[in-house]
Amino acid sequence: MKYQELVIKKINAFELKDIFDCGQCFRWNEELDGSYTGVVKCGVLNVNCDSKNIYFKGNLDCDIKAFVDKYFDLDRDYEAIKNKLSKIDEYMENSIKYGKGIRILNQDLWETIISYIISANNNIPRIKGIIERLSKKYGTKVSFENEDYYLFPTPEQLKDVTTAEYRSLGLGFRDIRLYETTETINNNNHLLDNLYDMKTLDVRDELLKLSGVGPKVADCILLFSDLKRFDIFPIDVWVRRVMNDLYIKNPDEKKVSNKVINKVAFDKFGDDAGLAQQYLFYWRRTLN
DNA sequence: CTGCAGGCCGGCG
DNA sequence: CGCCGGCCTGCA
Repeated sequence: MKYQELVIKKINAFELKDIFDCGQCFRWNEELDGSYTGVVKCGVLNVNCDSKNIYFKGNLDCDIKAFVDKYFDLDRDYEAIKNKLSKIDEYMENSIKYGKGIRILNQDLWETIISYIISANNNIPRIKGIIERLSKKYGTKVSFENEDYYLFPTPEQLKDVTTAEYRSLGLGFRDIRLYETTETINNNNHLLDNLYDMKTLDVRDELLKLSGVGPKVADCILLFSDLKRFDIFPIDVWVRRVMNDLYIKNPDEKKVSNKVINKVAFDKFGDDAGLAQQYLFYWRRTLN
């Protein structure tokens, strides 16, 4: 681990609150100075912004520049996508205005799989708590600015953990899912590596074979991990709600199938459906 | 005390 | 296939 810093010029689609509070990640927290600190695969990172620059500093065992480029999806032209989506209708235009600083993070695949298995039928504060306890108990300690942080445990570090131990950390009925998926991944060394070069729908099929991974969790993994499948449109209760309210308008929301929602999303948003989902979700959820 | 939160799983028709 | 009940846990 090595202390590193990086400053880059401010870009338009980059607001800390939008990025870290739009619901895609669980390990970033706001500091008193308005910056955010997060634990990532290769260490601890802190990010701050002003009108001119974005400031990164961290204790990392990887190159900060290369990591930031990838993690924050800096190669993608969000302005172009926002302009395109804004023209679809005034709903998209408004939701984009609201979440103008959102970027889709490229998070570690293994961590994203386990985190979203934990997210099933759960709420965000509890999800974050479980992940913290899991990391503190089994992950590697990293110090940064006189504080201790814990990396997300590797598959190897979870190899011998029992369902009872998971239960004691508050996993509830997800204990067996975590146990089984960890076992599956530990028994197939290249299972995750092989996903990167596969076609999206084939990756989805593979993810669905994992214990605790259903359609919604699979889609979140595809979009929010470094698999970076940008056209995937995860449907949770909020997305269902906003899509029905705006476009489908079925008086009985429960009767709308995910298939219908997906088709509407694909027809309207095409390859940018994933980002469109984030704008709509963030907008609908925070404004309730 | 019930309801519910970013679903999944298994059994059934 | 699609539908439905049950499910750990913590907080309102």
